[in-house]
Amino acid sequence: MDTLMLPPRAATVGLAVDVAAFAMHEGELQVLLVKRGTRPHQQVWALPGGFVQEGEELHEAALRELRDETTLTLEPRHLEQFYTFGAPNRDPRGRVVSVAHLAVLPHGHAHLREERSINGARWFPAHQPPLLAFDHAEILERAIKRLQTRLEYQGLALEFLPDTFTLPELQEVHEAILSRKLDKRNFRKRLLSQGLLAASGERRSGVGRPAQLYRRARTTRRRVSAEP
Amino acid sequence: MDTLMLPPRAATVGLAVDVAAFAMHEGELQVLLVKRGTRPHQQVWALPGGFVQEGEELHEAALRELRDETTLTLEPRHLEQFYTFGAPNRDPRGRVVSVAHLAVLPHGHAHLREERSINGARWFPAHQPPLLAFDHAEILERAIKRLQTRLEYQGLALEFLPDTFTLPELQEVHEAILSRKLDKRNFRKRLLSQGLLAASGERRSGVGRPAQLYRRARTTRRRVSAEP
DNA sequence: CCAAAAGTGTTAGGTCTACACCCATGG
DNA sequence: CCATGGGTGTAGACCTAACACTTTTGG
Repeated sequence: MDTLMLPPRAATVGLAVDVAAFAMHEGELQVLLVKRGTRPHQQVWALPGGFVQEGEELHEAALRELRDETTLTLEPRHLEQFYTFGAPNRDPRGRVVSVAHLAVLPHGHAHLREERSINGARWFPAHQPPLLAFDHAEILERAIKRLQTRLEYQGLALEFLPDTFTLPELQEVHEAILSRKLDKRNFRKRLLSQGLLAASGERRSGVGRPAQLYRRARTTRRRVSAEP
Repeated sequence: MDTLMLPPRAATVGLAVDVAAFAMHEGELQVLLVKRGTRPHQQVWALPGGFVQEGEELHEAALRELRDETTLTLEPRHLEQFYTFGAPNRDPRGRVVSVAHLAVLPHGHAHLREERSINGARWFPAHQPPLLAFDHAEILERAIKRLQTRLEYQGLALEFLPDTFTLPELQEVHEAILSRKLDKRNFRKRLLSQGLLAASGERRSGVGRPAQLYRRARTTRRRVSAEP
């Protein structure tokens, strides 16, 4: 495969993927970051990512980087490419083009094998990230925008929650992603009328009145996704 | 810039852009294709595209390929990246990743310096393309889907038309892109209430009753775009 | 005066928003 | 019994879809 002959003026580029991986924690949208161990931007926080390997699909590379760099114990529930960043000087080492991906991890953040793992992977509030390496602040910003527009379609919000969950929990996910409060009654009406949820009969014990538990409905997808 | 040191297993890739450039012609959505002059897929129709050059932005590369391969005389009115195709075997020459772009060209197709120009650029019905090289059929399909979802936002449909146009013409653009008929009265109500159009007083002569001419309203963008 | 295309309103149904009180449980 | 959080309905505004006839021009 290194027989690829490029035309004379074509750029020699590195092909990378970066992953903005989101999860909910304590009512807040969080994003997974790693502390860079090598130059450039050594010791600066960055989105997990790296170079695509030979024969590897882009989404496979995204999955691999997510697993390797973060010692995640769970597979992402959703993974999609959302934009490609290719400004000539975005990486001081040379031309590196990054296909940015958006991932959703379910159920809080008990996913790192150890808190503040050895490779320095940690969750941060997605809306107030620390200083980020390269153009990762811009990538994160666009990932959040995409997440917001994707919320409506399909049941993407469900991917943030465990198999069973309560409506207040689901509403919390929406609110954290959109950064605004929603009306409880309208939210319930809308969600229940979509037919994506099935009551699972049981109730969860807590501080106040127990909430009805729901799970994904079997096959009844009422709304159709807009784009792959 | 060729000092870029890649890690051991990183793939050597060619970075390309491909452009699905659309225009209206005789009430039909058309796409610009070029006949490939070199192997692989020699003599097969393909989207205009090619390798990104050193120091070149992705969208600049898309513009350059569009101009060079098609001898276009007009600048596109809209150009956006919409998806990156990177399957390992999509190009038999080796690993080539293509950042696909969507372009809109205004006003019919009097744009090629000559019909069936020397480099074999020609317009085809976008919904019934000929056999296409590489994975360009898939790229085109997704470009059309994106075009459809983008129609609502902003005044993308306006970009297909000259400076002044009639409402029936604008409706024809919408219908051609969506592949379905729209209700005339509802269409007018909706478009006029958006405040994107300004009547330009004049009238165009034709077969039946002359139509009111419109142009883009100055600053009054009511709806906001979803994504850059 | 005829053919061709432009233009014009109303109604019904559905969707969205705002808004305040009662209920079930644990301590 | 009280604190905590879960659960419920309605009215007005707005948007959407369906639907048929009249107007203006050129030939």
